[in-house]
Amino acid sequence: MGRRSSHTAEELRELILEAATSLISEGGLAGLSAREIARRIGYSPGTLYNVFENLDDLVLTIEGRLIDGLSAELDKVPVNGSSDEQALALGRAYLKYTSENPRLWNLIFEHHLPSGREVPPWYQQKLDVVMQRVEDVVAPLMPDRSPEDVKRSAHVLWAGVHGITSLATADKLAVVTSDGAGPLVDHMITTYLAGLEKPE
Amino acid sequence: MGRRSSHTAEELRELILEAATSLISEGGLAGLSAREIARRIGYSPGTLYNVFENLDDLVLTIEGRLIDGLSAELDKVPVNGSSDEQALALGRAYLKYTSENPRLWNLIFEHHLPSGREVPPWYQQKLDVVMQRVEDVVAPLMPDRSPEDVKRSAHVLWAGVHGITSLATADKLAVVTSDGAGPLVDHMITTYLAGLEKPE
DNA sequence: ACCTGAACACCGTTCAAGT
DNA sequence: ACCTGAACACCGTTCAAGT
Repeated sequence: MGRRSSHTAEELRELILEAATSLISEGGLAGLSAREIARRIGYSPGTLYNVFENLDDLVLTIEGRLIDGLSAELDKVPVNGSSDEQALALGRAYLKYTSENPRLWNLIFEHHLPSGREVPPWYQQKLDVVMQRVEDVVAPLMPDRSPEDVKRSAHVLWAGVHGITSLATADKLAVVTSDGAGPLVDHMITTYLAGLEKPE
Repeated sequence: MGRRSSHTAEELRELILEAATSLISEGGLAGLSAREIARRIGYSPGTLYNVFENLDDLVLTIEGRLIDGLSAELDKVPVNGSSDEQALALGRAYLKYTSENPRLWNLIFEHHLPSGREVPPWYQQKLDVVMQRVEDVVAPLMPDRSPEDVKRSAHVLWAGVHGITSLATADKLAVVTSDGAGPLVDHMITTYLAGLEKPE
């Protein structure tokens, strides 16, 4: 395929990201290899290093796109229903998005930066956008609570949904089957919110 | 160090597992290498393959021990308090155990069996033991609910605690700081259980 | 300017040969 | 019986040399 300068810099970048994404979809992070990417796009291994600093940099770019994709899905959730309904819809959207390609989504938990290296600011920003969306939906459910309490509830709901999807796709802690995750997510959100509203 | 037959088969096995565990503690799954294990214990790489089928087999053995360790910690939780207190204590014990060596615990989520290979029965059994412990604590809290409902609640609580600890140690979805996980776990368990008890 | 491909320092795993 | 170490088929990354 690819020959010298037969692609623009941006095309080449996309080609690399597409090939890498396919490899991860097929075999997880362990299935990713710079040499195999190069083989698939018809360039030499060295070329990847003109475009990305290294594999970590490439993977982080893919992870950023995954977060963007989730953001986009969460933004599609209608804002007209009750807040409880919106919270449920958010949880379901998370489950749907991450279940479509579990190996890809799992990348975010399989891949670790070399110790010392921090997540770059552009990545943290994407994360903040998603969390803000959750907080915005949760906030109206707890009008007389502090912003710290709202943040805490958003985090707990987020962690709960993540926990269920994570256990549904884990090999080694698979206490939940993947087709059972949907009802669990609904139940967890509903019950937690009921507990929040309950007077003590 | 090690020279031909200077260790019994069992000693050699422990030596290998110890070295592997150290490597994972230091650098996660990515820090593990058969050759480096061999170097550290003073044997040749080939020796590992007399003791373990391959690295997956070795890693699975370590994962089994991690589950055993968690089981032991959960068994230490006193059975005299109220069920709510026991559920809280279980969640805290999980958090404490997994936070002591997050890289090691993370192994369970980083490591994936080659597609097609299933978790061996002895491993599944260990998992069942842990889950049973959680169900036993949750059951008295919902006396008029079906066994399916109890199982569901045990799974949701388990997933919730896992989700919080997971997000607290993830690089890429770290919405929770690790010192904040404790209060979140308490809050999640308390609020979920309150929601369960709430009449609709 | 862009890309190659050899080079370097690594892997996991196997297996004939040694003791 | 147990262990070695060479061999094979791989890695990520760099960088002089080519067009």
